[in-house]
Amino acid sequence: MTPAIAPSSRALPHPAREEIRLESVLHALSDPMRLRIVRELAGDADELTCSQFDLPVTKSTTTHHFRVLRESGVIRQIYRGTAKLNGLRRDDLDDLFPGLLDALLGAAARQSARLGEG
Amino acid sequence: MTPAIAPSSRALPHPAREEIRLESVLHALSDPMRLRIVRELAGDADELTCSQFDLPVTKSTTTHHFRVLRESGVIRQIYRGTAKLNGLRRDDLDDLFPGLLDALLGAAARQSARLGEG
DNA sequence: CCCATTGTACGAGGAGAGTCGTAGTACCAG
DNA sequence: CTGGTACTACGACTCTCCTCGTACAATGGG
Repeated sequence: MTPAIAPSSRALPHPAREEIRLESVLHALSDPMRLRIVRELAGDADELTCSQFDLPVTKSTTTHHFRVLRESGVIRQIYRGTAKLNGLRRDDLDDLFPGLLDALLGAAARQSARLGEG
Repeated sequence: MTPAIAPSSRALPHPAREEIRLESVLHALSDPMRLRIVRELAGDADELTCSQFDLPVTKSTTTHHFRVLRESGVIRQIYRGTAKLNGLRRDDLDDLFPGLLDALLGAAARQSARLGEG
C-alpha cells in the first residue's frame, strides 16, 4: 500500500472528518477567490499544485486562501517535492453533508453562466 | 391578488432575484446565529416575527442578523403593524440555485444531530 | 555546493463583521 | 393623547479577514 508518490516529510494539519464544521465550510466558500479555486479543483483535475492557479493576487495571499480551505476541511494538501498538491475532500464532505458539495458547485456554475462568465 | 394582510407603509429594501449572489448567501449562512434563524424559519412556520426567536444576543444584534439575511436575499421581511414578519425566499433561491437550500438545510440538520443537538 | 523553484512566516495596513448600549421611531390599544 | 410593544439607528469596541511585501525554508537539478 505504499503510495506511488512519497508524501515527503513535511506534514500539513488537516481537520479530521468529524471535525469539519458546516459554518467553516460555508465561510471558506463565501470568498470569491476560494470559490474559484474550489471550482477549478472540482472541474479540471483532482490534483493541482498551488502554482497552477492563475489568481489575481500575490503568492502570499494565495497561500492564505489555500490554508483557509484546508483548515476548514474543504481541500486536502500534501507536499510532493517543492510543490504542494491540492485535492477536494469529496469523500469526507459527501459523507458529512450528502449532496451539499454538488449543490454548491452547481450553484456556482449557474451563477457564473448567468453573469456572463469567465 | 390583494394580500390578506396589508403590508404596512414602511418598506424594506430587498435584492431582486437576479441580484442575489451565491457568495453573499454563503457568507450570511456561515454565521451560527443566522444559520439557526434560517433553520427555524425553514422548519416551524414560514412566517415568524423577530421577537419569536429566542437568541442569546441582544435585540440590536438580532436586528443586525436579520438585516444581513435580508440584504443577502435569504429571507423576505415585511412589516405588519409593529411586528416584522420573516420568511425564507424559497422560490427565488430554488430558481437561482436548484437544490442548494435543501442541501444546506439538510447539512445543518445532520450536523446538529451529529453534535448532540439543541 | 549552488541555485532556481515553490511555497511559508511574519508583520502591517485597511476594511469589514459581531456585539453591545442607549436613544429613538413606528404602530396599536386604550 | 398616553402608554406599551416591536424594532431601528448610531456609535463604539473588539476581532477577524483580505491583502501585500519582504525575508525565509524545503526540495531537487546541475
